[in-house]
Amino acid sequence: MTKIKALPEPTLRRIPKYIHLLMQMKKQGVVHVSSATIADELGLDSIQVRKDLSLAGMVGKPKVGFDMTELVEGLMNILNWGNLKEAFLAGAGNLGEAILGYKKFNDYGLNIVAAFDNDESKIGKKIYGIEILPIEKIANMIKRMHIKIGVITAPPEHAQEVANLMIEGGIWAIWNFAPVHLKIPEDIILENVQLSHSLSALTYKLAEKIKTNDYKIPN
Amino acid sequence: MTKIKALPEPTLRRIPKYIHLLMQMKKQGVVHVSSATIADELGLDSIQVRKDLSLAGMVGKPKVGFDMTELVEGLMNILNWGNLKEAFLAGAGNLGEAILGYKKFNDYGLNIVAAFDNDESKIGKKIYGIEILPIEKIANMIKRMHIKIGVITAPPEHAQEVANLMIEGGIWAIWNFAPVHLKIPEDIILENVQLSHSLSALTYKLAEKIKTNDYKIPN
DNA sequence: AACCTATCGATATATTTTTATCGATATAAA
DNA sequence: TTTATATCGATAAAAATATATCGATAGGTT
Ligand SMILES: NC(=O)c1ccc[n+]([C@@H]2O[C@H](COP(=O)([O-])OP(=O)(O)OC[C@H]3O[C@@H](n4cnc5c(N)ncnc54)[C@H](O)[C@@H]3O)[C@@H](O)[C@H]2O)c1
Ligand SMILES: NC(=O)c1ccc[n+]([C@@H]2O[C@H](COP(=O)([O-])OP(=O)(O)OC[C@H]3O[C@@H](n4cnc5c(N)ncnc54)[C@H](O)[C@@H]3O)[C@@H](O)[C@H]2O)c1
Repeated sequence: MTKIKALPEPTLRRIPKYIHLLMQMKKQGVVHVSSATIADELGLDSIQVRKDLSLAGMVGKPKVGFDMTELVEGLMNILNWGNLKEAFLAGAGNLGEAILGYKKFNDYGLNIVAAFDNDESKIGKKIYGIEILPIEKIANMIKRMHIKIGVITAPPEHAQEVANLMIEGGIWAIWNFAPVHLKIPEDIILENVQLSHSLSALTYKLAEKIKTNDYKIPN
Repeated sequence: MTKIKALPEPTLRRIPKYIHLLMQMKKQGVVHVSSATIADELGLDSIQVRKDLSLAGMVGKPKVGFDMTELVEGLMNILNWGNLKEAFLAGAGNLGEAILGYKKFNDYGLNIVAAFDNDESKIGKKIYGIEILPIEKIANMIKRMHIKIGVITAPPEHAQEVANLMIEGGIWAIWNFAPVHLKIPEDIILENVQLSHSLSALTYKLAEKIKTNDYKIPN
C-alpha cells in the first residue's frame, strides 16, 4: 500500500482520462504501456503523465513501462470507482431524467436510488425505475438512509433551497448542475457542472478565432 | 476600445461567474460594485477579481468600484454572449433532448437550429421545434449554412465519426459531451464536457473525506 | 559478457497563477 | 480647504503547475 497525499487538482482531472484510455487499450490486449504512449494518445506531455502517475503512487519499469492491469486498477482505486455510493437527485426535469437514465454513472460509483421533485404531477411516478418523491421528504430520508451524495438538477431559483434541505439532512457532497453559486458550509464537498461556463469558453475562443481569421483573409 | 490579449484559462472560466452574479445584483438595483463585494459573494479573493477584471479590460474608480452596467456589458462582450451563432447537434438522445429543450443557451450565443441522428425512427420528427435530420446530411449542411458550432451528444463509439463529419463540413468549434478523447486538427476549437470526470473528482474527495473522518471518529 | 537503448523517476528549471504590498485617487466628512 | 478612507491598479512575492535534464536500470542485442 503506497501512501498518497491529496492529489493536485489538475492531476485529479486528468486521471479519468488516463483510465478511459487505458481501459480501451486493455480491451485491445495491450499489457504494458509507456508514459509516452499515453501522452501521445491524449495530446499531453509524457513528463506530465509520468508525474501524474507517480503522484498517484503508480510505479513503472524502465524499458517496459507500466503494467496495464496494475495501472488501471490502481487509478480506479484512487478515484474510488467501483465503490458504489447511493445518491439522491433533486429536480426530475429534462436534465434530471437524462441523468437518471444514464446507467454508466454506476461505473464511477454513483447510484441514484431516488429522485425528488416539487411538481405534484411527477410525484409517485417512476423514471427508469427510480421513484419520484416529494422534495419535502428529502432531508429526512438522507438522514435515515445515510445518503452521502446529492445531485441538484432543480431550477436555479430553487437550487439553494434544495441544497439547504440536503445539508439539513446531513449530505456530504453535492453535485450541482444549476447555474448558481451555492452557499454551503465549507466542509461539504461541492462539484459544480456549469455547462454555460464551458459554452462561454467555447464562444470566447470562437470569437477570437473569427477575429484573427477576419484579419488574415479580409475578402 | 481597450485592447485585450487572450485571457488566461482560469480567468476565462471565472468570468461567467462574475456575469451571473452581476446580472443578479443589477436586477436588484445595484449600480456600483467593488471587487471585494464580488469576491465575497463568490468565495474568491478580491485581488484575484481585480486582476481578472483588469485582464478583461475593465476599469473601476477608487472609492466607488465598477460601474455595474459597464461591467456586465463589457464582460458579456468579451465572451461574445448575445452574438447568436447557429449550431447543429448530433445525437438526439436523452442528453441531446435536454440540451435542445434548454433555451437559455441562447443567452450565451448558442442557437441550435437542427439536430442529426442515425436512428430511422427519430428522423423527421421534431423536438422542441427542432427538426431531426439524417446524420449523413450533416457535413453538407454545415458547409451550405456556414455553421460554426457542432454539439456532439452521440454515443462514445460514434463520437469520433460524427466529429469527422463535422470537420469535413468545415466546422470551427465542437462542444463534445461524449466521454472520449476526440482527435481533431488543432486549429479546431474543442470544448469537452466530461461529466464523469467531474463526478470522479467528487467521489475522490468524498473518499478522502470518509477516510479522514473514519480516523477522527472511529466509532 | 559487454553493450545498447527505451523508459523510468528524481531533481532542476521555467511558466503560470495566485496572493501580497503599497502608492495613487475619487469621494465624503471635518 | 484639508483630512480621512475606500478602493483601484501597478508591481512584487509566493505558490502551484508544467517542462526540461539526466543518471539509473531493465531487458534486449551483438
Ligand atoms: N437542460 C439542460 O440542458 C441544462 C443545461 C444547463 C443547465 N441546466 C440546469 O439544470 C437544471 C435543470 O434543468 P432542466 O432543463 O432539467 O429544467 P426542468 O425545468 O426541465 O427541470 C427542473 C425540475 O425541477 C423541479 N423543481 C422545481 N423546483 C423544485 C424544488 N424546489 N425542489 C425539487 N424539484 C424542483 C421541476 O418540477 C422540474 O421537474 C436547471 O438549473 C438548469 O438551469 C440544464
Ligand atoms: N445522459 C447523460 O446524463 C449523459 C451523461 C454523461 C455523458 N453522456 C454522454 O452523452 C452522449 C449521449 O448520451 P445519451 O444518454 O443522450 O445517450 P442516448 O443513447 O440516449 O442518445 C444517443 C443518441 O445518438 C444517436 N446516435 C447513435 N449513433 C449516431 C451517429 N453515428 N450519428 C448521429 N447520432 C447517433 C442515437 O440514435 C441516440 O439518439 C453519450 O456519449 C453519453 O456517454 C450522457
